[in-house]
Parts: sequence; C-alpha cells; structure tokens
Amino acid sequence: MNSDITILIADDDANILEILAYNLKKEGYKVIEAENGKQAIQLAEEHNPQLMILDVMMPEMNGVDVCAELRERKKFEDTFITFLTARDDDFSQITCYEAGGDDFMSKPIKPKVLLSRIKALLKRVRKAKADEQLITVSDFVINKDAYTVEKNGVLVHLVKKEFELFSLLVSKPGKVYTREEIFDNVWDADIIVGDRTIDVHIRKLREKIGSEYITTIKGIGYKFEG
Amino acid sequence: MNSDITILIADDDANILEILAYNLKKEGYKVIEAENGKQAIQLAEEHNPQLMILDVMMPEMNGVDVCAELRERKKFEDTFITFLTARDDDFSQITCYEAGGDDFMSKPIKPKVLLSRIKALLKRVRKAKADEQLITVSDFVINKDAYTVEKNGVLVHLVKKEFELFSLLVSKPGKVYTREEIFDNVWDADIIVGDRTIDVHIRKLREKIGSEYITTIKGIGYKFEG
DNA sequence: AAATTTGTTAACATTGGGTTAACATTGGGT
DNA sequence: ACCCAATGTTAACCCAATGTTAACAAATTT
Repeated sequence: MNSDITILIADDDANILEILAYNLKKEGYKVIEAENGKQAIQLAEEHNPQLMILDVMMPEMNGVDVCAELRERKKFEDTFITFLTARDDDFSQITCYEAGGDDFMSKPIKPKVLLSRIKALLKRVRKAKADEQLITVSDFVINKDAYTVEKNGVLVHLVKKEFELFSLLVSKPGKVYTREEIFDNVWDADIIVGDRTIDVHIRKLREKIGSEYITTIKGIGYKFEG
Repeated sequence: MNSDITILIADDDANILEILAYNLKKEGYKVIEAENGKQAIQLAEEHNPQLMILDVMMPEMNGVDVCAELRERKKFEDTFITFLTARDDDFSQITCYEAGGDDFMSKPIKPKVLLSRIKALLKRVRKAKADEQLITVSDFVINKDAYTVEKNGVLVHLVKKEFELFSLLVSKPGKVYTREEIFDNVWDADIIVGDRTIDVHIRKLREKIGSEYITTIKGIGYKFEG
C-alpha cells in the first residue's frame, strides 16, 4: 500500500542511513539512499521522491543548500522536505525553514517517532496527490487518471481534446483563458490548427455538458463559471 | 497581508497564550485564543481557523482529544493542527500524530522557531489561495483573470474595451490620462479611430459603473477618482 | 484493411462589440 | 455674455469574432 511512495534519505553516516532505510522499507515505502548532497539532488532528479529526509551536515553539499536548490525548480515545488540535525539550536532550525523545508527533526532519531511523523507528512502528500487527480467543481467531478467526467453523478463521455480543454477551463473556475492560452495548453507546440478549431470543440463540449457552464468573453476567450 | 489567515491557539497557561498571541499578531495573523479544549472546539467551529496550535495538557479536554474530535468532521479535514507539549516523550508525540496532528512542538517555545515553523506549514495553505490577481479600489474589485468588475459586491458586466479602459484609469487613481495615453494603452498601435470613440466608451462606462467615478478634465483627458 | 471514432477544416450564419456620424450640450476664454 | 472647441449623447451601422454545421482527414480500434 505504501509502495507507490518514494522516500529519499540523505545522510553521510552509513549507520543512520541503514536504520532509516530499514524502518521505512519495513513500512513498505520505496527508499532511495544518498550519501551526500550532490548525490541527493541527482537521485531526486532521477526518482522524483514525494518526500526527502536530508541531513543538514553532509559532505559535498549540505542539506539546506540541497533544499534551496531543489526549491528553485518547479518540479520539486511540492516535494516534502524534512531535515535531520544533530543539534537543535535555533539558528539551524530557522535556516531550514527559510530554505523551504517542511519539517525538522533532531537526532538522535527514534524510529517510532520518525515513522509517525512521516505518516503525518505523507497524509498531506497523499491528499495533494488525490486532489490533483480528482477535481470537484460545481456539478462536475473530473478524474484526470481515468479521463472521465461526471455531471451530477452521471458519466459524460468526453474525448481527449474535449477532456483536456475542459480540464484546463475547470482548473481555474472563473479565469478567462485566451485562445492563445488554450492552444498552448491543449495542443502541442509545433502544431498549427485553424482558428475555428477551438470553437468547434467548445461547441461539442457545450453540447455534452450543457451550455450554461462555459461562457464566451468576446475578444478574449472562454471561461468556466464556478 | 496575513490578515486573511486565522490561527487558533489553545493553552491553559495565560502567559504562553499571551506570548504566542503577541508574536502571531505581530506577523499579521488573526489570532483566536482559547483557554481549554472545549472552548477551542467551540471557537474553531465559530471562526474556522486555517491553523490551530493546541496545548496537549489542558483542563476540560486535552489537545489530543480536541484534535481527534475535530478530525471527525469534514469541515476540519484540512485544518492544520500542531501540538505543544511540555515533555517530549515518545509516547505523547506518537499519540499526537495518531490523533491526526500535523506537527509537534516542545515547550519552551522560542518565538522565532515557532514563527518559521508556522510559515512553513502555511506555505501550502497560502499556495492554494493566492493565485487570483485582484485590484481593489474604492467601491470596486477588479479581477484581471476573470475579466470581471464588482461594485460593492455586485457584478458589473464590462465588455473588452470598457474593461481595458477602466483597468487603465483605475491603475492610477487620480492620475489624468490624456486621450493619447488612452489610445496607446487600450488600442493597438496601428489602428486609427475617430475622436468620438473614447467619449462613447467613457459614456458607456459611466452608465454601467455610475457617473461619479470618472471625471472629465476638459482639454486634457479623464481620470478615475480614488 | 475496414470500420469506427476523433480531430480539423471550410463555408456559411449569427451576434454583439466597436465605431461613426449627426446632433446636443457644456464650459472656458475673450 | 457670447462664442466655439471640446465633450456628451444617441442610434444606426458594420464587421470581426464567434456559433454552427457538415464534410473531410487523421487516428484508433476491430
């Protein structure tokens, strides 16, 4: 059940690494181990963990710098990062949070505490994940995994382009999407389509979901009415 | 800037309550104070805080039970709950997380640590909230994403040119925009329109938003009265 | 490869925002 | 007080933007 969660741990102390890895694996998480900061970044890039546990003091690159670096990239914007530190002096705690960390733990780590803490963190991860894929707005439930849309509980069959168009509009109810924005998001960058194409898809969408949800803002674009 | 974030703090020690409240208010959060568990639940019900800081040991009802009780209700599913405890023994930490807590802090609390920790927690709350760009001036709320204008809470429908003209004038209340400036900003560079065009749009704008907001400066241009 | 589904285009219909023209009114300068 | 240039007002008109339809092309499935 936890096998879809990847946790990256980085510590230069092989013993700690082993203890952490053992306990996390026992719970069913997929564990990636790094021995220093640089490796942590590289492995994060490779495995896209949902949670990272970084030792603050590491060779090559310290945990805080790793965190700061990762936070620069959109890809890791929502990754949970928690720090490990030997001393719990104010300075380093604050530095950790300022670098964009989500949590902070002092060594020595007691496995039971670690695990319950991680569970609390992952609760949020799971929720964030589920939120991304299940959007509920007004009369609709959009499931991005299954590519399905329900209106008041009944399934509405949307084909790919319709679904993507609808997802986009629904992702920010009320926001007006310009034709250009729609093209950029729903069509591949190198594909050029005529200017009636969007209208036709909007037409079909309205036909399927009802015409009252998508509003035309003449001269600008379309919006979904939350 | 933080005034839209409500934090509830619950502790039976009046001194701690005061210190926490002082520091949080200083940061601009709206703070609700409770002296015991029962009161905390009641006040949470009333004020719907985004974050709650609960002392574990309290009369009437302890923090853990408060948390467990709140987590039962869908309304508080996404509320962040963080615990304060006097001792940091394993048992109570784990209990806290099991009750559905998101974070855990040991007394004595150092204000700087508390604040940076809270900021880290609220980062995620804010993220969901803060993506509308709203301009608020006098009686109006202008939403540039949705292309909507509200006057005293009621929607005023402006069409493209009207909206752009209004946005321009509103962007610097009090500043007089010459006809030339208006043309440059609202019309494409290569388009030439007659000299009554602006007047007609101003006329329509005044009709829709009320005539008292846009003033004519004869021989110069128009301005929005802040 | 045929059949079906999905996506795009073209051709035409429709609409409403933007502009203009024609006339009314205002108010600053002399 | 008068003039007239600048602005206000109205309604008609035009056309660009969008709606609509069906035929065609591309893809996916059978």
